[in-house]
Amino acid sequence: MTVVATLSTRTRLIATARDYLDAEGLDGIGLREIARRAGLSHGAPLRHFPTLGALLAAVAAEGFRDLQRSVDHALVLADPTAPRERLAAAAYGYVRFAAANPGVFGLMFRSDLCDTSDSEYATEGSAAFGQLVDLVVDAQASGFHPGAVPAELAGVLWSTMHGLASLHLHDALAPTTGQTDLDALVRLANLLAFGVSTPPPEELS
Amino acid sequence: MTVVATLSTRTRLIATARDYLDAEGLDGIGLREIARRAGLSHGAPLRHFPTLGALLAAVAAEGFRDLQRSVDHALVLADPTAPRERLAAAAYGYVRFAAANPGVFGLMFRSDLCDTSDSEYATEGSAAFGQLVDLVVDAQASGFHPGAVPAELAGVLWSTMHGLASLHLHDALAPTTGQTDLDALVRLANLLAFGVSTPPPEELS
DNA sequence: AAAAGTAGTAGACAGTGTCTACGAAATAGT
DNA sequence: ACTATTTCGTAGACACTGTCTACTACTTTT
Repeated sequence: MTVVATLSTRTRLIATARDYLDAEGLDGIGLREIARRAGLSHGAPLRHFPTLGALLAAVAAEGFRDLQRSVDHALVLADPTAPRERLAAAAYGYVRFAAANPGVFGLMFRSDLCDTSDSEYATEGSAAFGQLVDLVVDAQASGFHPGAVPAELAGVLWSTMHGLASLHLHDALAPTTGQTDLDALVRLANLLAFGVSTPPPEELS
Repeated sequence: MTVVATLSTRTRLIATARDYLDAEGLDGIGLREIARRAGLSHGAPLRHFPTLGALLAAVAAEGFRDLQRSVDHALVLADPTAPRERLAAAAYGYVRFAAANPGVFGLMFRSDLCDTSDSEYATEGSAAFGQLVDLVVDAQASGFHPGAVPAELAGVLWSTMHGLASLHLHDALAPTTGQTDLDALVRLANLLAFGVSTPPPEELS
């Protein structure tokens, strides 16, 4: 076998698909287009994925991992002793990932494109949700709506972040002005939900 | 011309598309399929809409009108003197529309399917947002976050409802249990945002 | 060295959206 | 009333898609 540097075709296909999403969005994505960009014949991807949906599910699973990383990265900047501040920081991490990676983020929730029965896809999606549930449990232990069901509370918070990110990407927020200050909306959402007014972090990535 | 009852082909196409969405969801929707179900040849719809996206934008615009109606309907049951309760009622109206009409609701926010430059689509979408802004302004006048920008506040609340509805339709909420009590989540979201614990209304539709 | 399996190619098939030429039917103009 | 013209639906074509099936090299195993 080759010693180094030859990415397996399978991982190269995933990377190519991801590049396409970052460059063009998810509008014109397809099996033949990915194969073309990877320098392969149109049928080659089906040797590694049973269907287009399976390929995209693998890309989306990677997206869920990156999403968790983005949230983790936002958390290291937050006060570890203030659970509500940590939830607020996670919100920034979530929304910023969506804003920085609109293609993959859009793909991750398109069940008509991703094969949602893919086990890796399901695993990573649940892991991302579990990350949020853990934060919620910590916050509840310190007095934040201690009576609520953790998964329900996490679902509501996830929904707020997800709604902000989705509507922002669809330009559905502020239909009059056209320009949206996403950070300001997250800050307001955090104020509503947690009662804390945490300014947006300033790091890049 | 015929005296009555002959729906113009244009409106019949819209109705046919809507029927399809209600019956099959938006997965296999297409120009030829709609034409087939309307009993027309595959090219006929293009005599009335320049493109598939234009037809779907018309369907989505109708969906936005129905959404506003659903919110209005929820509002008549709410105490007209309690603006926060009214916001909570609007949340139920929004989410219940989405749950009852998953096809059209999904379509309304799919900019790759709808021609978002369609003027009717833009008008109805803004009108639905404006409906929420009005409620927010009333609530602010009675002391609910009076310092916030109304459109931003409305954006955050819209996002929460929208996120709940979207994630619910994608089965992304409660990935462990599989079954979600959507009303309970809306009630919890209202508690977080408005501090009111309004039980879900019980009427059908 | 022969056999078996892997991975890529190329062609076909049914399906899509959109374009074009064509025909029929209703309408408008004189 | 008889053209002329516009309206509306049909049918065929074109380029494209995802998936399936042979076929062909190249590896790996035995």
